[in-house]
Amino acid sequence: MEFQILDVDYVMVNERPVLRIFGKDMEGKSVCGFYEGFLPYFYAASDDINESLEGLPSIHGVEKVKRTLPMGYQEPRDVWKITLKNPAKTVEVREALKKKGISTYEADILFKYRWMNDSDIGGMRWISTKESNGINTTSVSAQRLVQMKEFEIIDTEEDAPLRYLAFDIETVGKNEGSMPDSETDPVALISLVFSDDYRRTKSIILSTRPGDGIEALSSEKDMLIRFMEIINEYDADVLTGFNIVGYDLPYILKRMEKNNIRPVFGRCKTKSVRDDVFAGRHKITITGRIIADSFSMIKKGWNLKRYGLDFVSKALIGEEKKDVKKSEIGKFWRGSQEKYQILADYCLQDSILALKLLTKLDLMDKYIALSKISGSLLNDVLEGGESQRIENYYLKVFNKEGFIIPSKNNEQIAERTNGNGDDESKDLKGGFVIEPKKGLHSMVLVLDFKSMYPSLIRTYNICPTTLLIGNENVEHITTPNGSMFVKPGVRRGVIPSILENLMEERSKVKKMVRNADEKTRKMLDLKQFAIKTLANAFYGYFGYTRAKIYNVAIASSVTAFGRETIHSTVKAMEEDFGYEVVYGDTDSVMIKVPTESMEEAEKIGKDIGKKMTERLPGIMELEFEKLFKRFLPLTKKRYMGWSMFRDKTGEWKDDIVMKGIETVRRDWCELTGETMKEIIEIILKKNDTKAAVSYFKDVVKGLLDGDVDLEKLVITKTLTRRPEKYAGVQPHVEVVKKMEKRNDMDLPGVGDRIGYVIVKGMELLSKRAEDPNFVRENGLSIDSKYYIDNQLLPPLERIFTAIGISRDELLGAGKQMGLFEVISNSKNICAEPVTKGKLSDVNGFICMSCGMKTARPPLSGKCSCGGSLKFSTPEGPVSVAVS
DNA sequence: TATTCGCGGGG
DNA sequence: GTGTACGCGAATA
Repeated sequence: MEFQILDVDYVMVNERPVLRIFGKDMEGKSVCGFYEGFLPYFYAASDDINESLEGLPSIHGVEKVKRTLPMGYQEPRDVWKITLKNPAKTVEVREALKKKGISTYEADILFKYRWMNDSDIGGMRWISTKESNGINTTSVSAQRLVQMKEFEIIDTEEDAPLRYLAFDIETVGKNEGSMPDSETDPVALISLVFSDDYRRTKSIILSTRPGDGIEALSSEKDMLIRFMEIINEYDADVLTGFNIVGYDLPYILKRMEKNNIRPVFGRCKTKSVRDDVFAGRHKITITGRIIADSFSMIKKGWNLKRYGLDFVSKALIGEEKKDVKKSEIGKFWRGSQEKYQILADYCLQDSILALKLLTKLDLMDKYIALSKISGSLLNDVLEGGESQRIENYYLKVFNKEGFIIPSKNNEQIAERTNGNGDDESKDLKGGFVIEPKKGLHSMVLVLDFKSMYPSLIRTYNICPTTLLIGNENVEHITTPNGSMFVKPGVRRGVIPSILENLMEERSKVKKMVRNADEKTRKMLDLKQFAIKTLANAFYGYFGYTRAKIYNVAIASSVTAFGRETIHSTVKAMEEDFGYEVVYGDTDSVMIKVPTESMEEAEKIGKDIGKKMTERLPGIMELEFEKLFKRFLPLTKKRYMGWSMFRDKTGEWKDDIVMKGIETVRRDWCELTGETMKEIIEIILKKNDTKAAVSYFKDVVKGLLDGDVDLEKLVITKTLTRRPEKYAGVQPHVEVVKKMEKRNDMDLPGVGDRIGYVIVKGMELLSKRAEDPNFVRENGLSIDSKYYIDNQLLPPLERIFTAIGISRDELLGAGKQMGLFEVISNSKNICAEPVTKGKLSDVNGFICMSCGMKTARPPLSGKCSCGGSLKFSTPEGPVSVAVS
């Protein structure tokens, strides 16, 4: 039989560990495989061990073996391999040895991962094993049980069909206006939605209050028991919902505890579902099932203004959500039958939306691909934690090559994190950022280094196992920051060889993408993305303070080589190739090319990439990435560009690219983002400074005249506590206070989002916040000055400054000079007879070398790039004479 | 210019 | 479970 691995754990049977592999077969049946005979082990470095182990529990055997320690280039040495009977005793043995000053290795590898790594098994991979009869257990709920004596890994990219269950709860607080407390307030409603029909139904609503389409239970306790029963009977593979890890599951588990119910709804009938709270975060463990929270996946994958279910559904899958005000759930729960039905419907809707988000956006695919590539179980990949993924991955490779890795040292980590001791992490310098050349540039090529950091690691053989610690007399290279690594001839680093394999695998996959059908292409694309993600994470790992192998020498060697590489590239671009570098960051350079043709620019880009690559060391490769038809840097790390690139069919496509410039921020009103987007578009695509300024002025005029749609001026914030409980003065809180004083209908409560606008007046800003409805009904005027100064100007001034427009010009402060006056007032410039157009057609100045347009010429009479200026008219540039 | 504070999602 | 470890903008020193 064959099945795909969803989860792994172990149980002790007759004082011996039995591994349990939970999975699914191709027909969609749940499977549990049992594997016996594998024992936990770890290593210790010490002259003698037997004496130290005396009196310690669970020791099965001790063996002297040869292994290589990974920190610094060194020869294999004798270490003790200590095998235990019970994985759970490892901590006790490890700590006892540590107390005696004995270092341990790999004494913190989870038993399931120890087995998986030794057996070459990873999450979401397939296993093939012989069918077996007579499994003697009632402790596992799965459709097929199998005793795995021998097994093998099947190499396939296929996925078994998974069964999803989405759920959502409604809870009601005893005291109005505060969040329900799981200590005291019961669960009111639970909705469950199934991807596959469950007893010929798509969904179920549970409650203690009867209603249409509601399965009524006599108590909260019965309802919670029924909830478990449904999950177990339906046998869900994936549990989903919106913020279930942060809210619903912890709440349900607490209520089960209060009702004396053991929470057993995993695929193990004896292990309870656990909720461990760490650093204010919940970690839920449900044996054999996957927890996939739509909320956290969307938060990680999308940059949105807000992440509430209503907003997210609307933005990502176009589903409008009928909303019940959070603060009024109590009213609906206790209200008329009609009101109650609305609440039940609302509860159901939330489950439906959470499931739809998962399926319509294919949220699982990325994580499944990452699980397959990294070897970590799907649940662990979903939870995040890149370093865990990396450690798990390299452990396997290190072990195969005879290396063992140290156990995590919490004391050292604590020292690193709170910066005591010699905090080396401060010495870790990042990539080099080139000071951007001011102004709007045309025809800018972006060249970047293909996987720069992984390539540097490979090129210079950078690895903990090749780092020279003493002054050893072996062939080595010295990095720009003074570290030394042995040459590959002496020893090939493990990390470089891992990266070589990953990068080769990736280019193989990328080649396959080209002639694959739609479905395979999608899968392969996810695979190559997962490989890239994994490969790119290695560099950061060594500079991460909590890493088991934390080494600043390694991390800074990589960035030092990176800076050296970019420096030499810039120099080559300017001195040898003769192009102007306008910007660059870490692994990219942007250069200006003297052509208007995209084809020609592309040709130049590819050519430079090739020529530069030839003179770069090792496998370093500079490649043409894309063309910015227009490029406007604001500052380091902040720029925008109108990008041109070819799609898969070779057609030119365009796109506006923004780095470090936000148009969505939760404290900005809609008008801000909208105006920014429009102005950026005008500047980049039309290259028309005047039009951008006039667009801005129109928006300002609209504000002054009160012509802007009120909706676009609304700023929203959540009321997190009762208004009187706020210490400072905050606009949204002041609005609620006013509404309470006025006795408005639909008073907002704690947890509701408050939308407000700022109106004219003499008081403090926060006091001038008002409810938009009130503003509309009473014809109040909005404070246009506030919107101009606080909403529009801060982001837009930066953009206008970059194209040479000052704040005064934008706001039309003082007397606006006409172009004619500018010209006649300027000492350096006089106009030649205009032949092509009338002077009144002149709409600014244009630089003949960089193409930048300005409303007024700088006093020097030259563009900031040094190029000469001409009048810009609809007919084209007209000469300006400089006297 | 650096450091602490508060909040998001959920009812 | 042989564990784990938010992130960012605003307010404040």
